[in-house]
Amino acid sequence: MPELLTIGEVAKRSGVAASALRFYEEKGLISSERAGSGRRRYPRPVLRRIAFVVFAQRVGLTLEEIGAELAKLPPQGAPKRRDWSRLSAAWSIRIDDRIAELERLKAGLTECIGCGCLSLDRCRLANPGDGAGRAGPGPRYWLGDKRPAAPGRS
Amino acid sequence: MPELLTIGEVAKRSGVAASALRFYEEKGLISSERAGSGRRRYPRPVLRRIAFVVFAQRVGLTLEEIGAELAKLPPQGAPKRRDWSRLSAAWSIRIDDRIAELERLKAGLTECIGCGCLSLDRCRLANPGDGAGRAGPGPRYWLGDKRPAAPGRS
DNA sequence: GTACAAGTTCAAGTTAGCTTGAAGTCAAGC
DNA sequence: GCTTGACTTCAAGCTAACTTGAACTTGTAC
Repeated sequence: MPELLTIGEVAKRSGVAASALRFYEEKGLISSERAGSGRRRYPRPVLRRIAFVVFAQRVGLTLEEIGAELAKLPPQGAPKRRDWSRLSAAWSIRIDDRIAELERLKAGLTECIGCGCLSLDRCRLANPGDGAGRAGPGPRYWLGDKRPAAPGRS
Repeated sequence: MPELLTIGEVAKRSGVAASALRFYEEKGLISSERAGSGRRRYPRPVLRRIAFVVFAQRVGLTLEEIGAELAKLPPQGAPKRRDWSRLSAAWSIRIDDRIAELERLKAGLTECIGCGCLSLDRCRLANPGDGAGRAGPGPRYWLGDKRPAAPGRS
């Protein structure tokens, strides 16, 4: 008995606004069946998909990246435990990278700014891997990785 | 001899685009003197300010927050080492918080998604401090902190 | 049968952090 | 004196991730 949920119920249970759910659907992150009236009906497993989306956003993935990850799930039925596990492997690396960067920045706080070497061309810490001079917009020094551009905020 | 730099020189040395520098100036993050011709001339200490801005962005502060921090610096002359040190104290906490969140998310990956409890209403890890039900836009569960909205990405 | 909440689509608006383009100025080199 | 490149301002555009509003339909309650 697949007990279907309305968009309002899903919004309430997930804490994600209905407008955002429609937006996610438009982006292909989630999907819904339709009642005869044209209204969305969500099978319960959508809640876990949404959970994944929110988690992944916090980790710093863009919706596009998240969509790519979710696309790897079996399209039919509720994904199994190991399906989710497979997805999460990629994150782990990403999280570790980000943590490493934050540690580095923290070190930069005390070592670099503290010691006075935070002058853009001399600091080893501020210039990891000599990344300067790359093409494209945005600050090019200190930025070890490309910046997805949105809300994996801090 | 305060050796003044043009905007092009500053852009080159900092890796920050000239357009971004003007933008930062408009936002009050940096300032410039003007040559008789109306062109910007930057005293060297601006480079350190810019460095601070870029670092802070990576940490996840918004430009507005960064501006607030920078406003605490003595307006006149080059800030001293201890001026910078004072500023950095606040970051440390922020960085630690963010690292803690990432660790938590990482744990959620294996424990939560792995074990199958990532169902939005049951997971202890996914619902820290019972933050759900708050007002405002955006996903309300799992999000331990408010999201500045922009590019402290990942 | 009538009100009201909840749902629908589509277009446009919002915020952050910039970039791009247009139109004009200025300084240096030839 | 003329071109070139670096600079100026100002307005508009861009992307991500949504939200908001308008106009309309449906389902439920009384």
